[in-house]
Formats: sequence, C-alpha cells, structure tokens
Amino acid sequence: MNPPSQIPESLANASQKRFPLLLRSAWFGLNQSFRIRIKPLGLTPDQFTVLRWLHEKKRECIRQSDLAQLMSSDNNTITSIINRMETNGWVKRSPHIQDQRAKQLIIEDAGEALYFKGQAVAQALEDEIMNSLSEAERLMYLEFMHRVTQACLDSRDASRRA
Amino acid sequence: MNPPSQIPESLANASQKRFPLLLRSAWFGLNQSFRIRIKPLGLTPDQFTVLRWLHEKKRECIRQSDLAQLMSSDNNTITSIINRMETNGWVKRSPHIQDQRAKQLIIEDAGEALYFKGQAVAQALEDEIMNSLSEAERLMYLEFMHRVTQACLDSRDASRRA
DNA sequence: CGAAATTGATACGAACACGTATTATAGTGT
DNA sequence: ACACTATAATACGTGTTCGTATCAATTTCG
Repeated sequence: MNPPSQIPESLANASQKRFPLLLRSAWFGLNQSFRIRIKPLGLTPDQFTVLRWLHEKKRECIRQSDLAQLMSSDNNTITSIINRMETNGWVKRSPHIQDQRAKQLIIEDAGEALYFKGQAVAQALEDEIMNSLSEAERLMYLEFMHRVTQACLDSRDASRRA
Repeated sequence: MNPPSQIPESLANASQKRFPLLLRSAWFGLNQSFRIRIKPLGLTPDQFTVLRWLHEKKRECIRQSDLAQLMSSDNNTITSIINRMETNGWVKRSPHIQDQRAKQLIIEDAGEALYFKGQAVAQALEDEIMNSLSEAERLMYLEFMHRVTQACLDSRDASRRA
C-alpha cells in the first residue's frame, strides 16, 4: 500500500507535530503570504518591519543597533536594509546626540505613509490566521507562544555566550 | 518581582503578544541557536533540514520539487542548496525513472553520518525549548500551533493563486 | 496524432542573514 | 594622561530566499 501521496505532504506526514517543523512552516508561510500581498506597495516584509518599529518608537531615539535588537537581527543586516530604504527616501540617518559612533534612525513622511498602507494588509493577515483559533484558544496560544519565544531567544543568547 | 527592565526589549515591550512578532522572534531565535550549535559540523540549519528529509524519506523517490514542498521552500532555493551539498559529497542527483525532467535526490553515507550528529543537537535543542511548557500545555500548544501553521500555509497558497 | 498548457530544473539578479575584520568613538581602569 | 576594553557602524564574502525568465520534458485536449 502506498502512502496517500496526494495530500499536502508538508503537514500530513511531517506533522507528527514536532515544534521545529511547525515553526519553520508557520514562519515561511506567513512571510511568503505577506510578501505577496505587500509587493504592490514596493515593500518587502523586512522593510515593513523596519517601518513599523520606527513608527512605533518615533518619540524615542533609535540607533541602528537598537533596531537590530528589536528585530532579532544584527547590525550587518540592518546597515544593508537601511541603505536601500534611505535611497528610497523612506528613512534617514541622523547623527546621534551623545554618541558620535551611532546614527539615529528617523522615519520619513513617505515611509510613514507606506507603513500605514502596509499595516492594513498586515492586520488583515494576522486576523485571518488567528481566526483558526477560538477566542479562548487564542489567549492560551499567545501565552504559550510568548513563553516558547522567550525560550528560543534565551537559548540563542546562551549559545552565543558559550 | 518587578518587570525586569533590562531584559530583551524585543519581548519586554513588543510583547503585547502579537502573533507575527512572536513568530518572527521565535523562528530567528531557534534558527540562530541551532546555527551556532551545529556550526562545528560544517552544516547550516537548512542543509540539516535537507539531510533530515532525505534520511526520513530514503525509501521513497524524492525529486527536488518534492523537497521544496516538504521544506515550504521553492525549486530555486533547493537547486542552490543541493549544488553546495552535492559538491560536499553529502547528497547526489540521480535521473528520475519515469520523468526525465526530474532528478531524484539520494543521501550519501557521508551525509547520513552528518545527519545523525546534527540530529542529536537538534533533539537536545527541541527538548530544551519545549521545557518551557508543562506536559499538558505542550500538547495544547502543539495542537494550536498545528492549526495556525496550516492557516499560514493556506494563506500563502491563497495569495499565490490570487 | 499535434498544439497548448503545465511542470521540473536551472540561470541570473536583488534582497536578506550572518561571520569576520576594520575603523572610529566611548568608557574603564590605573 | 595612558593603555585597555567595549561598542556602533561598515566592508566584504558566503549562504539562503525569492522573482523572472528559460529550456526540456510531460500532460492535456482538440
């Protein structure tokens, strides 16, 4: 007997419900879906994430390394992303007041306008995904996910120090 | 027990427990942790994932596009990864019996030996993360995560068709 | 059968992730 | 003042992700 070969194999077989596989598929699926939907805006998912943080932290002084922290990324990647976004006129680098090594990131009006458009798409997508859980399940899930996420970041930090 | 103010801002502030942020941080954290730990083996996380699938599906005939499906990836990326892994002698391409367009992927002995070493690291990491939940919580979490993951993949497929 | 649409793989280029090294500045200790 | 260490950003190289285009082989259908 052949295994049922024409069912979404990605989950049908794989899902002995192992956490790493689920996490990978969830992230890839969400990211790809979002990428396709915001492509008309000329944005990538990562660029949108940058705009989100710069918008939300507009009152604070955000250096590139702060942004790297917020995005679970690193200074190299941020430098590269900001280069492109600065060229597009969505953000700008400003000298930091107290620290002459650092550069403060500021979202430009064009960038903020783009953010608002992307945010509508992002919110719709998030709602759509979260609809697969009931209200009560969603609360539990987000609580669990919060703890698991913290464990992942702790594990990373421990591995770095080792 | 006050809100520890000098703990990763990525979760302390951001975690109004919004799903996309949690998912991104969890994936990046897990991936980075795993990358650091298997680096001594000369493997990247994605290469390990390839070895895992080719090992588990060793009895079946796996084409590159099958692997793309399993990994929530695409043919372009698989071609690129397999190129490097074939150079290293970890996998090899074989002509497909019935479909002359396709290439069957086969894990080499060197690749399988590497997989076993990586698997020990992967399992330890998974156990470590899952320890942040009790047994009962873990069961619920994996069930929820399964549904959410399926929703993410469905959303991607819908966006592609649109 | 034969034309059209589809599929498997690849080439190429842009964007992103990450490691290592480098430069400039800041903070530390003496 | 001095050396020492740490941090912010960048340059550069490798690996991964993804879009578009291309080619060959397969399937569908008139």
